[in-house]
Amino acid sequence: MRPKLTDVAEKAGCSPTTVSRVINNHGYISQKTKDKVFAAMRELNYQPNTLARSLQGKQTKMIGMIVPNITNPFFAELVAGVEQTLADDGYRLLLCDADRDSDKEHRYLQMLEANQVDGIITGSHNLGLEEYQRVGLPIVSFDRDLSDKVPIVTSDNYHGGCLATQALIDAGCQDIYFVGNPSKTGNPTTKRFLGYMDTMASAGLPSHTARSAFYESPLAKSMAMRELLQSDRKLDGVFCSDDLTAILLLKQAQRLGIRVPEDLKVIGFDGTKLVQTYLPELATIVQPIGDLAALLVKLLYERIADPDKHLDKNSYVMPVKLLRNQTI
Amino acid sequence: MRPKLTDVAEKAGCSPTTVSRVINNHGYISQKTKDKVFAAMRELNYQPNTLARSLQGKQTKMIGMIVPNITNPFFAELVAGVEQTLADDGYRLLLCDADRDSDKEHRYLQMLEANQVDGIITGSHNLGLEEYQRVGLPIVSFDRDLSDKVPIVTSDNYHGGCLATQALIDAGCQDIYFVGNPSKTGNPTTKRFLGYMDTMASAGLPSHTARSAFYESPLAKSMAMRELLQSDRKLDGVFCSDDLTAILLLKQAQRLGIRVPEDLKVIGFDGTKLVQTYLPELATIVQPIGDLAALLVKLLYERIADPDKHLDKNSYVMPVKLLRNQTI
DNA sequence: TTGAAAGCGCTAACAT
DNA sequence: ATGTTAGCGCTTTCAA
Repeated sequence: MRPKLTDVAEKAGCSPTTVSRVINNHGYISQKTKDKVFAAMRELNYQPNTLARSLQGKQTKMIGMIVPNITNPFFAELVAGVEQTLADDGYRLLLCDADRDSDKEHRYLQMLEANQVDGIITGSHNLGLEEYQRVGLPIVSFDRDLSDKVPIVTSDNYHGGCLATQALIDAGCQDIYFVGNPSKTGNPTTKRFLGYMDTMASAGLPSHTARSAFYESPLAKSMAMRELLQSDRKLDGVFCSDDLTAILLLKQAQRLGIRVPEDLKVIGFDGTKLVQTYLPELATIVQPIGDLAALLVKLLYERIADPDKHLDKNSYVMPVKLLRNQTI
Repeated sequence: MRPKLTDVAEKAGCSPTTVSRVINNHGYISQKTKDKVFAAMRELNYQPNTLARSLQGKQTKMIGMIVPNITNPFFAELVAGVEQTLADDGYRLLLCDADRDSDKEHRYLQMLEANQVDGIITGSHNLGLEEYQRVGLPIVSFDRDLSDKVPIVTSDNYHGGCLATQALIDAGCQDIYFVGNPSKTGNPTTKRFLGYMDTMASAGLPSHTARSAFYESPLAKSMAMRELLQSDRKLDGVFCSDDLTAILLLKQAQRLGIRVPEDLKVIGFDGTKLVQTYLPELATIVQPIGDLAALLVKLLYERIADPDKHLDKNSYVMPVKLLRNQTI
């Protein structure tokens, strides 16, 4: 049987209260008893039971994080960043892979509530605002506006879209396509798309979108891109809404014998360490994933410390960086 | 304030016990009271407090998973698989990214214990057996022998090594290198290496290893591989201990104008969905990640159900598959 | 500086 | 079929 507080008290020859005080470093205790208690704790290999502790209304030191898909390198790196920050502060991470499934996301939210997590970071957005409001927990959102009560952290997607497009224009492209799915309102891609549109307009260039079926499987995406490249439409530059899509495009171009960057210039978006390392030639817009993670956590801590504090600022937009590379 | 059991009881006009019984569907209760209780629960939007529940010695329905690095697509996919299986059974996943840091892994183990998780899946192996034994929790291990008390799940790394090597031989290679770090005993790479060695010996071919600095950064790896390719050593085939390493090798080969597969054939190991999708030309040995995840969870459930049950089998080796592709 | 007692929200005997 | 009571392991008044 695991030793408990009373066992330590008995061994140290004092009351449970005293042991509790020592553990929490709370109130006045003589150095002598402190030592005795620590000795007893060590001897019994005592570990406080977090459950019992949290039951008193204390924090559980657990944070729930909901992501659409941990298998996507971007979210893997975001989770890694969050996890690392949390671990440093003694928090644990409950990972929820919502898998683009709103039912699952809904169940997760319930679970997290039942589990009494101290707060939630959500990067998945299948659910409406109401669901999140109903949960009376501190929440911080990544990339999506939930309400003015919920801080939102995001990269500067609009500016990223501008940067990417301008980079293609500067490289001499005339017929530039946007590849992605800008239609679903409220998602970050839309902002990237707007940046593209505005930049094209400023340059006096016509904009083109290849949006078909981009929420579909990579295979479907590949097919769509192949068609795009094979069609008789003129195009010499493509801004992909994310790096993975860009990789598929590069692959299709290669198969069709289209030279990059001579015949076609390509730029992506996200700039994960993984892609930067294993596909270093891809030009992209780099999101500051580590900073995003750190900020998400920091804001959540603030919400936890004071859930009702007025937010002087509800939206945090982090700067992105253009990474010039060979595909451009 | 969140409603509690007694609130529901009051509203339903019955005792807390009855409510508890309804929730847990335990013992005999009339349909009438059941209905009343459910109505009250709904009305108050009642959510049982898992903490209080678990304090009675019930399960926490939380599983801890320790991985070396979630940023590695292999582990991302393994975690995704585990998470999915667990979620289906109402379990939550506490993710621990040990980051090749044995101190951190040690702290994690303590945390998981303090958090009273029902069990642990560990895929990270910085820690010795003792640490894991000390924790009195059901444990299942991925890829590493901890003790005969701990079930271990792994892919057939040895056979994978044989398959990969044989594939290179069949493709006509004579001078085949193994690239990876086989020295650290007990890690899966060693088995892959052994498969390579044995297969080479059987074919009467001499074996070569490029093992320098493979626990280092991708950049260091790249440098090492560049040197290997530039040296005057003859080589026409390389078996990389994992896909990511293979990608680096391919990149260096490309830069040096070495044609793959004409001048050099390459095969990797792991076969994540990510790499299969975004680098479909890479030949590799595919680990059945989904099956591995499912088995890990299944075995853990068994351990949880009966921690002391004799293990008629302690080691589970899952079959791997050769994926023939253009790099070979 | 320390201890006794009550209670966090729930469940599990033991009654009835 | 339902209620009473005690207690999970800890913290927190309140008292000494």
